[in-house]
Amino acid sequence: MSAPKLIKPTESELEILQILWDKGLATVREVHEGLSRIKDAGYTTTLKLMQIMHEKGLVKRDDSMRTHVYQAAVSREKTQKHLLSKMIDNLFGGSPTQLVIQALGDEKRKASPDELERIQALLDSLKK
Amino acid sequence: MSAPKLIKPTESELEILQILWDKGLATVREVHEGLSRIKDAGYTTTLKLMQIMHEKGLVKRDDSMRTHVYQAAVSREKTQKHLLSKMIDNLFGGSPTQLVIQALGDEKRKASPDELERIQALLDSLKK
DNA sequence: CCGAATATACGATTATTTTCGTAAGACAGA
DNA sequence: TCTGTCTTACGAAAATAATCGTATATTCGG
Repeated sequence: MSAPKLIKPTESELEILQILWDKGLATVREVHEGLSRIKDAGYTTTLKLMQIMHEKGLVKRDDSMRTHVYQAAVSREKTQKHLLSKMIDNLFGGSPTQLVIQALGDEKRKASPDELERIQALLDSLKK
Repeated sequence: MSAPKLIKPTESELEILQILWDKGLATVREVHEGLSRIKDAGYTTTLKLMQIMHEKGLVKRDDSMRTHVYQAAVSREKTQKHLLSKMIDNLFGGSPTQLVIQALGDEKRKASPDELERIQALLDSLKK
């Protein structure tokens, strides 16, 4: 089993990955249109980014047809864990607890009772 | 009251901020020595970074003496909240709960029973 | 007073990321 | 078939980040 190479996607790459995670499969044009809703860049810019991501192994593609079809090659969850881990190191002195406390204390986005229950359940399982 | 400009510190800048947050006041040399424990770069590199951070307003300094004394100009908590918020948007679809769940589920850094209690306490207060 | 050590300033280089212009091939409709 | 549109490929510029070499000033021990 080969070492899972942990690449840190750049900001722009993350934006693209988000769209791919949502859609599953997507063409450059579809991704570009998704991006258009949050930023303003040319089509070839998106294309180039996706080509680079392909070189890096962040995305896979089916190029058997003229219009290539892309999909994420890294999982959303693994990427979340990876970047979270980096943030914990960089910003929370290595303590995930501190991060959790900050996130839970966010006044602007209160968690719903339902979500709190999910967290409680997880907490319970950790406590035993 | 002027709007607090939210600058996003770079990776290297965050490493320096962490040290400043810990020490409160520190000289370039002290920061550099702190950095040496985690990375390998020249003294003038650290100096330059801190000068740039000063220009950006990320740090304040007392340059009344030959050896300048720096301190963070942005608070740890505000910076944490700011970057956390970005990450929640960028990577967790706007749901802090998802982030919390991922962070708590981190196998590699288990929270101590004591920490779990702190989280539980916070959770209790949120639930009511 | 002299020299070594240490400080900041500053420019330049390197690396990385983001952006876009242009070319060339494929395709579809008139 | 011709023509306009859409596609990928490619190169390179522009923007940002990180690194370091060198110059110059200050301080201190002797």
